[in-house]
Amino acid sequence: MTQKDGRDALRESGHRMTPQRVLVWDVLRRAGERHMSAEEIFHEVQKTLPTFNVASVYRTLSLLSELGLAKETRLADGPAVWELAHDHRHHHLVCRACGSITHHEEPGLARVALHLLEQHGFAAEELDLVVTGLCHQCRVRASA
Amino acid sequence: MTQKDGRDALRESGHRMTPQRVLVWDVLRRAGERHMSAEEIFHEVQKTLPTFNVASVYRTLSLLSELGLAKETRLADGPAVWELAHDHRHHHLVCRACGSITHHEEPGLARVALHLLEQHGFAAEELDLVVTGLCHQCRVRASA
DNA sequence: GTATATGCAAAGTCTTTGCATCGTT
DNA sequence: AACGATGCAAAGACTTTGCATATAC
Repeated sequence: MTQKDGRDALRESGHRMTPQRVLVWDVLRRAGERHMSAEEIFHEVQKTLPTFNVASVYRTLSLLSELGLAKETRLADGPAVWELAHDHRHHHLVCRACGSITHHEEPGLARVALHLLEQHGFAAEELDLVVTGLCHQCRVRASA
Repeated sequence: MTQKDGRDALRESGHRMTPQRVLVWDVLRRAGERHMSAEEIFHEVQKTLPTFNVASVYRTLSLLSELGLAKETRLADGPAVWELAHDHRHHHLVCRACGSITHHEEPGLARVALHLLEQHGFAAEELDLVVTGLCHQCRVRASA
């Protein structure tokens, strides 16, 4: 997903290309795999655009979400975190020691979806798996 | 998990047995598979104990959670929902049409946990899978 | 020029906390 | 009697909304 794609999607859906929207998009793109809360995005964009407002972060994120360009994830407590939409299914590994959030692809989830449809008539549209535990680094650190 | 178990766990952990705690426990027990928000629990208990307060719901739920007797789940937007702890792993199927929340046992998740540990060194302690989609009834209704 | 987006501030939702009082042990 | 739990109200964290102004088209 490139920056151009984001602009195109905005234009094609009849929405205006404001500096605010472009900046939020850029921040998320630079974040890569990192997940950002609305407030983190706000602070980052504000460096460039001092009058920028939190309300605009939320409005922009909702819009990107509706367009399928960004995705919100609620991990345990605290604010929701955001990332640009990926093509591939992935789930989140949250380390309870260092707080790191990593992605992990899991082809097995597709099988779960199929099973739910065939055996239980439930048409899964979204599967969110959040795994909490100890990441490799923290396990090594703990046993040292 | 019986009501007696709940009382025992409270006593053994050195906590007091108040009517409030017993009532919250009873409400959750009667709820069975149904998931209740703090406010729903509050209203239910208040029928019996008019001076009952929301703060006590949250305090009681935190306590039950610490004792491993109840479990909180955050499903999309809105308040967290609670249920008594189960022995078996299960995930949640949320129907976006009727809002129903059902449980589903999934032995496959244990395999995912093993895979994460062996291949990625991540020691999974909790796996929360939330599946959003259309339940059987709503699919039938939609296609009718 | 016009409709949409922004900034600001206020309100809304859900949850937690401080403190005096009450009740279990 | 002592300490923990409750009720109440106030505050806290996160997010949404109303409205006047600004701006992309």
